[in-house]
Amino acid sequence: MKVYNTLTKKKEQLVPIDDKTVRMYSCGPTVYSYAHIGNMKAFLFMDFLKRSLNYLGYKVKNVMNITDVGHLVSDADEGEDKMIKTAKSTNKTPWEIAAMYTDAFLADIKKLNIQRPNVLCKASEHIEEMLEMVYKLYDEGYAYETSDGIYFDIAKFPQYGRLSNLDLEGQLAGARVAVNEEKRHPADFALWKKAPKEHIMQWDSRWGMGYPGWHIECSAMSRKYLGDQFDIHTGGVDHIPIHHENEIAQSDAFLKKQAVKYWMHCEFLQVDGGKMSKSMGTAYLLSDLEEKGYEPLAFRYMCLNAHYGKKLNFTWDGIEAAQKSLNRLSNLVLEHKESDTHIDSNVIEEYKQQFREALQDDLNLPLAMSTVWNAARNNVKSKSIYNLLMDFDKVLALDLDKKRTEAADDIPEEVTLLAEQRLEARKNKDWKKSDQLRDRIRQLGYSINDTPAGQVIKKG
RNA sequence: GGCGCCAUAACCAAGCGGUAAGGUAGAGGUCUGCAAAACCUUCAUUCUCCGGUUCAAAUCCGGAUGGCGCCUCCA
Repeated sequence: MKVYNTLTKKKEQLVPIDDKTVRMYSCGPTVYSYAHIGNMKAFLFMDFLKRSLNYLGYKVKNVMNITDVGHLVSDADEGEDKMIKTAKSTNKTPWEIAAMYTDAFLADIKKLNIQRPNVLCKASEHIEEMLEMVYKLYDEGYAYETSDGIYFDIAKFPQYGRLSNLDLEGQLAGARVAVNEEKRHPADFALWKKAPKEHIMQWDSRWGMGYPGWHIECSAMSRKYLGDQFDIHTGGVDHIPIHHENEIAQSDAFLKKQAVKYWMHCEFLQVDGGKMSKSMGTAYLLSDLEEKGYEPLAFRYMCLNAHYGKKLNFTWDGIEAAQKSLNRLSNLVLEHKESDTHIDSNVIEEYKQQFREALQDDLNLPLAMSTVWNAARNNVKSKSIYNLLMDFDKVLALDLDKKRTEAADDIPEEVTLLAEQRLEARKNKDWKKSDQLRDRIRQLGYSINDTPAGQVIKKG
């Protein structure tokens, strides 16, 4: 498989360090509010990558962090923080808030058929591992102390800026004035912060009570679970310039060698051609889609239709199209399931080959999807194609053999009653009455379709 | 100001030197009392514009125009 490596700006052949298992780390959610569908796109990317690697025959071990410390400052000296607001208004502790949003996150990824990473680790439970790195970096002169914390000295790490192609000099010229006058360079970043009394989450350290800087958790936990050196690190493009740059600096300085071989980043989800924003109300949640009658898997389908490295434009028309496509695809899959016309095995092999090649080329899922459709639309309806498509579904994870035109199961009695009356009217060929009843049912938010098997009532 | 990405049919979106994948919408058809759903067929001589390289360019180079993102602990 070839993957685009942000570090080298090239597509490279993926060669696992340990030739048996690909070890991969993905930046996870910060659990102080609900994750929106933009966040989900990144987690879907991780899942597509893992499943594709498995499909292509690689073994994979993956780790994801849950960031449950760092944002959890108790006083609002930096303006409005959603976390604090929530904590105050609900009278809960940061720990409780974190637990609540972690649960919500896990429920969401489950709905999206995102496989739970092999290791899901919380920052708050790995303070010791983080301190181990901070101490060593400090002792070896990579970090210095200021009145409010321990900072990494980027001057000691000449490769700083390689990932994001940062020109530190140029950057400096236009940079805003450093807030922290004690920092030697504006880009120096905190490894450890000394905690003010009112900071709720704090731990003991050499420098007294404090809490970890916002980058060290990934370095410490990836090292703990994947070893000093591992293969792939994924995340959103927004993390390239600061978070991942800093991670590289602290990890590589700590190890005296390169920790991560391939850096893979997924582009943002936009809404109506622009930035997704909470203030504009476009930071939709999975539950928003569900409320409008879309399956979470329709969103998964949508993401499958664009390359991970490119921005995807979310629109309501787009999700509608995705849901329809998914419904039709499932229908076709079931058609193949129920038929057993013979088909030349070469045809099957050809599809399989195309699918594999698409995955191998830097996870070109949109291209893979064209093969999926070509196979599904094949005029010959065959069990072999059904098996093939279900094989593809190991990667797609769209539950393709799910019947999506089934009647909804929570039909209100009122609607059921009207439907029965309509059935009666149709028997009597009283079309006028039957159409009126259909209209009323539609007004109640349900659609009714006549099929050879009888009438089917669906929500929406 | 610094860094970067992208411009392909009504919309979403592959292709990245060899003559435009796929999905949605639209159109036509089968089915139906009529619809809907489902299924089938069809749908870009052309890839923002202008130059250049080449036997050959959406694909490479130069320029123009337009859109977007990051530089704020947002994936």
